[in-house]
Amino acid sequence: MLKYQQIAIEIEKYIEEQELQQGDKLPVLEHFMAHFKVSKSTITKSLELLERKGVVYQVRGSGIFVRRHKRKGYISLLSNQGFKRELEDAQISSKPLQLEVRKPSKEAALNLNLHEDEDVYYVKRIRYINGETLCVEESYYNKAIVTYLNKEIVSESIFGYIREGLGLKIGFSDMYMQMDQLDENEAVHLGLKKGEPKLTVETVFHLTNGQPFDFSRVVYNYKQSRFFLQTNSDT
Amino acid sequence: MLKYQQIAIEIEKYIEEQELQQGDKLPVLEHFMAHFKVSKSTITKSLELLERKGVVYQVRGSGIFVRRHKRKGYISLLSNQGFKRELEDAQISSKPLQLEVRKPSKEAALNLNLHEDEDVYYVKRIRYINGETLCVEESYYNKAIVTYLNKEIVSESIFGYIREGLGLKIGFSDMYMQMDQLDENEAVHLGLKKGEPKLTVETVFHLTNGQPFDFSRVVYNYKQSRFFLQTNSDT
DNA sequence: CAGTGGTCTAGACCACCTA
DNA sequence: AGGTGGTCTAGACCACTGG
Repeated sequence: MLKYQQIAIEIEKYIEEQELQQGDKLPVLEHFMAHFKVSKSTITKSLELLERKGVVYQVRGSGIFVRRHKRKGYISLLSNQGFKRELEDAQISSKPLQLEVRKPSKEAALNLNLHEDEDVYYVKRIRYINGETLCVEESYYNKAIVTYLNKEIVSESIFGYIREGLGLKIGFSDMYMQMDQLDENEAVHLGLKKGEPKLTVETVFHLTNGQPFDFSRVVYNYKQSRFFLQTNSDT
Repeated sequence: MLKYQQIAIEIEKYIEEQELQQGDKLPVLEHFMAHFKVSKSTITKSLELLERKGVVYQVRGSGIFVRRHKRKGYISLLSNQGFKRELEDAQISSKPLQLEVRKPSKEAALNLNLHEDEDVYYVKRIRYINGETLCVEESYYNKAIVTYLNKEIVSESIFGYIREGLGLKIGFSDMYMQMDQLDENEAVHLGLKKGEPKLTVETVFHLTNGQPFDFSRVVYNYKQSRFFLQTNSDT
């Protein structure tokens, strides 16, 4: 574990334990330098991390302050590491509908930089949040990278398995969102009616080395879908 | 203009001029250090900026590579600076429906940290993209901060005016999204039918010093709403 | 004008990738 | 093994905030 990561974790823990609120002032840089016995840049880096994560904001000439968003029960759109990490409070579970090795669709091949004769794992599952249908997910995994999947893995956290089981490092992802009306088939899966709203999110996930390994299309149940997103001006 | 910002701009310009594609390799750090005559950390900072912006990705032991997303015509969800900056290709215009000073609703007061007897500007407008209705927007601006607005400003870019006209610095924002079905009134504004899908996005915008100055609720036309979002694993 | 965060440097050393 | 990005340091100097 790197110093600046460790320090970021400890500062965040401190904020939680002290139950600090939006706008509360944290100790000054000098204090953290002395307390953790590191140089200024290291502390700066830790705080940058927390700033991007939406935990603090820094005001030059004034201080470092706690940032909090007020609403609970929203799913964070950042975090390209699957849901499991985000929603400690909520129960997320999955019911696999299909799991097979096949050739990719044209679209999947394009998004994964594959030829149409290479293998992918195709996974279709329904995901539940607190017992309600959250979404229907179809994913294509490049089999050359994600070499093995089974029903058990697919019922749990696929991304967890990819990280821990396969030792792969997940890097960045591109998400595309649009809305439309549910068709018959989707409506049945989600327990809704044809014509009701849906949100479709397509995502291409890449490893840290830039290789795309997963293309997924997720159709969300509009009744359970509340998302939040914290942004920075990011000079 | 800071060095690392300037350098980031130049590197990005270089990528565009050379029409580099996803996966193309950029020169090594050493090269940039020599070329711009700055220290390693400065270049690193520039590249971090570009990485967060989704322009490049860096692979330790390997190099710096161009990152591109493949689809056009999507609205970026990051950028809390209004649309104007994002969509160079698209024509965005606004038709004001209401503009007045009033007392905030309970909800607006809560989100802006105001008492219910303090003044806000209330703005309601329809926004168009390439001649089609994009969304209906209702905003509450803290009048103590955004001291003046008129019909002309509200027809153009409010955020542009806040930055340049008022000299305020926009910091971070919290967005909350959810879906539902259009009611009668919204449907009329958007030229759609009651019961069709809608996406509602509520956002609280803050200055760099942490003060909230704008609370807005935007209802999007599902036919024009395509969003994208690039994320990083963000160590 | 004192306090506080931000930028920038030069250099040492480390971790990872490719071959 | 050689190349490449990442971390960390110590210190100088700058820019903004607020009494």
